[in-house]
Amino acid sequence: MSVELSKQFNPAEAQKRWYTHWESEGYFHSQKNPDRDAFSVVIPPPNVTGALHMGHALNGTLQDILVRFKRMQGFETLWIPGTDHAGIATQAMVEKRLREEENKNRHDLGRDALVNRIWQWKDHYESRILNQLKQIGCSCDWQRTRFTLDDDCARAVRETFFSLFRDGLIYRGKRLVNWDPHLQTAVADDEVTHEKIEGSLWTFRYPIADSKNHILISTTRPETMLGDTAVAVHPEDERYKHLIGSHVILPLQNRSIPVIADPILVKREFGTGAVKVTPAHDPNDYQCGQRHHLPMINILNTDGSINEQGGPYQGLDRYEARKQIIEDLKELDCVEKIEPYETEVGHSDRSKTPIEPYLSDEWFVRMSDLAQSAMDAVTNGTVELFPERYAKTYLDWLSEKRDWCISRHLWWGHRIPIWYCSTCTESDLKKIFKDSSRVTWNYDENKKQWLISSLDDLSPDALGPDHKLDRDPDVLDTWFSSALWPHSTLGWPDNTDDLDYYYPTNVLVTSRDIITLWVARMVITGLYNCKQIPFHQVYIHPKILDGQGRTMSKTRGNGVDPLNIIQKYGPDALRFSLAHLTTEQQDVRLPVSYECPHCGSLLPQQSEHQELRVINGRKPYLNCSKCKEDYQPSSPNFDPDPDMPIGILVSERFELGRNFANKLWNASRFLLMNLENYTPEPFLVSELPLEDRWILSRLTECCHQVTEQLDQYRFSEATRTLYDFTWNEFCDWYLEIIKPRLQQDDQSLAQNVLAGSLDVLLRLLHPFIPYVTEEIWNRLNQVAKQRGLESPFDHSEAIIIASWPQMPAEWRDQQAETDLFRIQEMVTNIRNIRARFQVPQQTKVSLHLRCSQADIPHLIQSSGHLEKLARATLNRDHIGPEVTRPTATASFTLPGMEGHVPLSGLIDLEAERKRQEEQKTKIDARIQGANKKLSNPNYTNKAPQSVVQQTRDRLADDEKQRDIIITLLEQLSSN
RNA sequence: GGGCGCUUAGCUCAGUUGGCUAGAGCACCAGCUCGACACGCUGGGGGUCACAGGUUCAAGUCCUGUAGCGCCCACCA
Repeated sequence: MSVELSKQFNPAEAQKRWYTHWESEGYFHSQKNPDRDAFSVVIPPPNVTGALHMGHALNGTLQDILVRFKRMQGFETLWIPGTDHAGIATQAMVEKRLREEENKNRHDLGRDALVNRIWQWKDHYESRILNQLKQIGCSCDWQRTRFTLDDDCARAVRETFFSLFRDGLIYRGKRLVNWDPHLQTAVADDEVTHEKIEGSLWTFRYPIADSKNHILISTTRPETMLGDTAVAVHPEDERYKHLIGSHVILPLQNRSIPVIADPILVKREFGTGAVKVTPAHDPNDYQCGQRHHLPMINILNTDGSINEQGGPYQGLDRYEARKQIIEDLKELDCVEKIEPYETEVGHSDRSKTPIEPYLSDEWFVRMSDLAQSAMDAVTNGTVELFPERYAKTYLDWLSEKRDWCISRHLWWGHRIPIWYCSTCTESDLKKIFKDSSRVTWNYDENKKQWLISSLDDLSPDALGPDHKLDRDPDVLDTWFSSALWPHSTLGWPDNTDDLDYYYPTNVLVTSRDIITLWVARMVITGLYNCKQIPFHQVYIHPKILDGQGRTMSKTRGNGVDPLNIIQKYGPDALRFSLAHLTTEQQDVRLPVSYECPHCGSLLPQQSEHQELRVINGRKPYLNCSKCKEDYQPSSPNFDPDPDMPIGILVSERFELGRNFANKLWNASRFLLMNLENYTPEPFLVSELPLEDRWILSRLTECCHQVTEQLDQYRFSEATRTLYDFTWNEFCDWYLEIIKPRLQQDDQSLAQNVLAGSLDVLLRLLHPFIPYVTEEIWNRLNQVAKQRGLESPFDHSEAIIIASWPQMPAEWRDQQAETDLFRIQEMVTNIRNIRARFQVPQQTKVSLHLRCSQADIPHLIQSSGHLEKLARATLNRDHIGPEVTRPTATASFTLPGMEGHVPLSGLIDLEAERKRQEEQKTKIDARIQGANKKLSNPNYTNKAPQSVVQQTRDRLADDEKQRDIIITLLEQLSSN
């Protein structure tokens, strides 16, 4: 029986067939199995802000490679999928869409309606994201799919908040936060990016009270002067010493403010050496204000406009107010000078608007002890980072132990489980909640109110008709729920079997930009809630950059949909190519082109293409420069019209993977064509012919290497090992060598070795290219269900559940490798000669081989290989120490061997002579170098013996070759 | 300002503890319809490993400095 395969591998068919098969057979599902060790991974839940891009594809691919590898190794393997509600980001996307499409803001809709909208958005993108993961081939346990805002996560969030609050680790405080006036929420420090802005440095005159003099102050933020409550100078500054303690009149506001001395805030050499102090609107001034107990005047509304403290400027936007204030100060002759000045202004990462330092009520997690515990986990090696250098990022950040601002003024997220009451007493609370362990409270002296946290929602009348109970309107930082992900997905706070069996998870695979935001916080909450780290190892993979070297992101619009790549090259090509690019040091730059759907011509993607947006409801088009037809570009910024042809994004980087999958497909096709009459039979590796012992030796080495490389997260090296073995050794040499044996009557042994080695190779490749390997596996099962190296056995129905190969170390065969290497050298040399003198493909040549007596037998044995691979006939009479060079030959030399190929009529002797001269020059240079080394006693004494010996051996080889060439040259010049 | 990383063939990148006669894919040149594969086969050209010093018998690999690029962190009016 034989199996027919198409000439080219069809990825789409295999994908459709096998993914559903794997899923319906339940291979992805995992549950506690006491007989096996667990291997568990939780996915970094992608934000539901939009579709996945290539960065996610890489993340998913690497996890799936590990998961499939471990599953094959016999672990009870669990990969939990899910998505993140991504508070600010998602709400911002929906609000933006609302504004663009309906010209409404969130207040027009109201809280419930907006949240409903976001749920719809979430449903849409969640299913799209999960589908993308499936297309990539991710073998997640879909029965356990989770969402950071689902009921189980909500319970974990509530429980965590409650105990942190009870333990005094959560508090409310007034803090200067990064206010995003556009989104009207505080954003974390980590969500602020600093951008250089060409601004100005204004120098103003502030009149000194009861004097005709003034003091000069410089600022980059003129409008904040409305909130100035002091002017600071350096205590040692002779220019201003006399003014300390006196007052100046704040222009426009006509407010008297003190001149204070502050050596921390003031740098004498900067500007005029005098600084206006605005404690409510600048982090440094805030610190200064605290030191000097200055009043803090907030001059801004939440939307960034000036409030009632701004007097006549009330209602103006902050930048409008700036202009007006400068004009008015000019009127008052208070402007000394204006200089161009470049400053760094914090921008909200989400909305891209400049943030305002803003005094606001926020909730914080006290980090000191928590951060320390997470630092210890890494310093003592309980949690390992790969590559190691990222431990520094992690530790540096945690060591600052800055309290974590966890409140967000948003509607989309986990609502803060805090209720306020200003009217009740503690005895009221005690009476009502008795000794319930599900409610806890403390008193806020500043605000004169009780802060009550509860595990269960409290109704407004929970304290009876006499007391008003208000719930905090805000929600928690997204990272608060993400931080619980490894244990909340396994059932915490319940003490579940899953938690017991799968926690801590084995490895977290993520990208470096969330080491602090996410990884560190998972360690913190894992240790706090479960008393155990969340994962043993963290693998940090590179980032995918666009053609311009910028990271792919949803807001930038430069994300490439992996489904484009899959459509063009197939999922295996996507995976193999991505893994191939995943080295330890480098980010991955990925230039892409739009492929015209009409004629296939390519348009390289530029920044301008990434910026294409829907304008007035019209979706952008591109016009093909070749066929002049229109098409819509594939873009993360909009969904294409259904009836419009789409130009998908393609990249030649994925041809590597596609070609490789196809190569494997065709090698298998060849092999399957030659398995007619296959009958399984045992054999001994040590008794196999040279080429078999050689390929099994190489395969053994390959297997050991790939296993080790995967254990070390060296994805690129693993793919290179497999690529080189499959293509350069298995296909280029082994398959070519054994072709004649497959034509003979006693083909059975060759068939068995072939089936057994393909079997191993497929299993090694499966984690990387699951579809093509599963497809071939299935066909191989049809003709050779029983197969194996040395002893055949029945193989599993599907490769996904096959066992990871283990090859005995004794199958490494150094002699076979040396012998075969010698044949490869001879073949290459003969081919080179054939190419140089353009010997026609069909023309056979003969080979005269001068070599030692000892080499004769195995060279005779290998003459068939020379015949097959180089079309060179090695006659018994033309081999041995006595062989002389016939006339009109091209020749090659190897250490201890010279080969001559008679080419009368074809050869250009002058070219041959020149060639040999070049060879000699090269070898002479090497000999000279080696002699120089060896005559240096420092070298022979200090270098390791093995290195010195290697030099000596090579020198000896080179000298032998040189002697041969010299003789050759003499002969060449004489005939 | 601090930290991390990068600079190797035309392009995109490998190169693990110093032993290298510096590799791969793509592109390039020449030749191949030889029944697995043109998403292929065979052969070939192409690099003073950013620059300048240093350590060493030996440096792409280690150290110092310079230049450029990228990312992260940071309070400079």
